[in-house]
Amino acid sequence: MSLTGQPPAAVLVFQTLLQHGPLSRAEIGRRTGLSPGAVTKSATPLIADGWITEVGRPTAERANGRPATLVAVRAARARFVGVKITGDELIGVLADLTARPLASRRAALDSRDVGTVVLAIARLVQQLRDTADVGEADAIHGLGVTISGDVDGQTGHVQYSPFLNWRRVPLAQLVESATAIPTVIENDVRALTVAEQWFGAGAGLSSFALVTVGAGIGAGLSVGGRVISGAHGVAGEVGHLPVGGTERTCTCGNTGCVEAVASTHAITEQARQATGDAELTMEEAVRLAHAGDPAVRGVFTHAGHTLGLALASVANLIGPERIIISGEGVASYDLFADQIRQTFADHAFGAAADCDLVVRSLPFEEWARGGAAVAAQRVFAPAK
Amino acid sequence: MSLTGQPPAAVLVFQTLLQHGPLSRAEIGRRTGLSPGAVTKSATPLIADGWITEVGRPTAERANGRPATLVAVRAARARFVGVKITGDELIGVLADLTARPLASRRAALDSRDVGTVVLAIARLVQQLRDTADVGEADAIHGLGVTISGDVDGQTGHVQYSPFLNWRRVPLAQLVESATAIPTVIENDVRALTVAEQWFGAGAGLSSFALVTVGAGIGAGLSVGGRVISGAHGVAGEVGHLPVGGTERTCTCGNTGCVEAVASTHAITEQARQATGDAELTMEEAVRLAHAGDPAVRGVFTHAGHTLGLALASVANLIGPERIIISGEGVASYDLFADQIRQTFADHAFGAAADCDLVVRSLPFEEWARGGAAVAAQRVFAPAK
DNA sequence: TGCCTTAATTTCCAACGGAAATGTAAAGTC
DNA sequence: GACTTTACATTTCCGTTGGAAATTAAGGCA
Repeated sequence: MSLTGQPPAAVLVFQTLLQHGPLSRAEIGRRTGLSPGAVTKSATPLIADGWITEVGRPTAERANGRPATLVAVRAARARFVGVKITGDELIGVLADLTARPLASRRAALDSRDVGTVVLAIARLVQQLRDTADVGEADAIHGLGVTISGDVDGQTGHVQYSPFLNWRRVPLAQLVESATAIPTVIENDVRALTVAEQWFGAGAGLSSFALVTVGAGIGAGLSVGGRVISGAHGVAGEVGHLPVGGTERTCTCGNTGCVEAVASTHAITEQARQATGDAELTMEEAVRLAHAGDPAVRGVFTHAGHTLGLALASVANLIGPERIIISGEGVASYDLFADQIRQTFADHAFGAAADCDLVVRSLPFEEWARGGAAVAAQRVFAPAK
Repeated sequence: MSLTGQPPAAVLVFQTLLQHGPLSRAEIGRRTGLSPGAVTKSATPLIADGWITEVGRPTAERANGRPATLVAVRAARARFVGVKITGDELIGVLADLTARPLASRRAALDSRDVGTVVLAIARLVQQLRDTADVGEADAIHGLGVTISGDVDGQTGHVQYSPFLNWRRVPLAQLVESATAIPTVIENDVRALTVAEQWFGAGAGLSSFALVTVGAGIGAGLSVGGRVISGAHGVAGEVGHLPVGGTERTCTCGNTGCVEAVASTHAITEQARQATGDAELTMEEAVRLAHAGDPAVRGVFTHAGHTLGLALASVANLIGPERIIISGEGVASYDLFADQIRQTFADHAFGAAADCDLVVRSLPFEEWARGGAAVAAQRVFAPAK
């Protein structure tokens, strides 16, 4: 029912196809270092089990020799559900083996009680399951639930969730009981990072950071093909890097946190102070800034500067190949893009400045997709 | 001549013994997950080749059963030379397989010309070789040269060394020609981190950071048993984290760098400003601070605060199990220890504050030892 | 049609490591 | 003191894995 039990070479072949799309067997051998014979031997049972399939010939005609046959992952072979829990709603997606969304659905949460949330998850999963109940892949192979906070994926416990005020909740087990689907849980940012690592802007990179800017500011760090978890479950806390000066106080009690300057909430609040309008919304602030209001523009510039410092910190410490910037805040990205890049270029040390900065708008459905990716990982990346 | 060619299980057995001292075969099996039979089979040729040896019985008497036989790495099996290049001298050590120093020696550098330095290295190596030329291990198995700056260990090139003003120097090849010893080069901080990872305060940890405070401020990061190199060769640049406010300008041109506040040079300069004594030395500043001079104490406190912010940044991003603080600055560590810990505790987010802070005075000989460790790695950690 | 080239498969085989039986060396027991 | 128990260590046997190399396949080209 999964790749577990397949020899390492077969897993390698499958992962290579996942990350690098259709390839010929010969090309797989070159990329993985496996001998041609080993590739054929690994691929045969994978094809027999429907995990991969032949998909024709390469388009680019080459001069001579026997033409290659491309093989690719058969995405329909397995389906997964990913669910992201926020403070007031659930976002769920039904996705295939490559975490491509097939359907998505939201559900409001009227209570943050554990039992209620678990039931709501079970209902949402059932609805998604009904949405597309055709074809061979009848069953859902796995469910990945993601949530912000301190999550221990090994034991399946949510150690602490600030938004829901949960502590030591054995969520994986509870959801698995309620849905009868093998369930994994993971921190939401790490799950999103896993999705990008396998199927997104991080595929094939030796290291990258995924920074999310929104109500909170966080990051997932992928180094050498693994997403860093932190020895104590905490890592990638970009939002609490102390680079922001002493003017504003963060929810964590400190001054200087990036989050205290550049989160959507912080920007709104500063725009209110700048304009004197205590009712100003984020949207209005964006409009004012676009219209050229110098005070509001200054707020965005300052936020951009602080984010630039945070990204430079990441680059100086980790030296990632790429930093992906995403989040709700990206909607108004044009307002601080220049400042981010300028400050980043100034403060990234030496060759760390060669780090590639890309922007990707990742809506909440993408976050739920992260859950599906984590669940799918159980199939193709056994026992790490 | 090395462990290359040995099966993976043998390498694993050897590495386990390197990191965790004498163990019984049964215990090795438990720790590595190998079957008892595999451990015996791996250990036999290692013993025959003199890499490991039986060292008697465990002291703690257990109730019953056949007593275990401990095996341990035979450190004398191979010898390495490590050399650290600074702006004005070479520090060299002769070390055994566990990077334990057998002899050490320094040599002044009167020129920073590449050819001159290479010759000086060759002379230093020859002197160390003569120092202890007895016993079976006649030859030096490897040489590790370390230097601060951008070093590409793969190609053996020093891409850029600020202190020596070198660019794209194929140092490994030059030194290897001059000494006829297999040579590897590595960034000095990363080499020190490798030494700590295998033989020091980082042995067996899932992740740790080694922060060095001195003329410069840097760090090596070890995650999952690998020292992070950065996609562009830059990583661990703690010294240029922008957490230090806007008062002082760094050599890199920016304000806010940790190095601009907390390097020995920066502390001396600030102490001079504080006292009005333009000739004040670091030693005098330390003395004044110990005597209670409030202005000078303030300088140390501020430096400690800035270092604390830097360590908190490392903890928030990586979440290491431990942070090792070292460097010349550690001599006066008592002056800012409290402030470092206080600021770290304040700004480390959530469980990141559980990170263990330890102080280790690592003199320059230890840095040279790092070179030996990197060279030794070639023997016991093949082809990563 | 034969030849060349590259892809893919097949065959053969060495080695790696697990399972389990066997051997070994102590303590405990009556 | 013989016997049992216990845990360490070794040996034997065997399934699996993946590489080497020979073989087959499928096209272009002269």
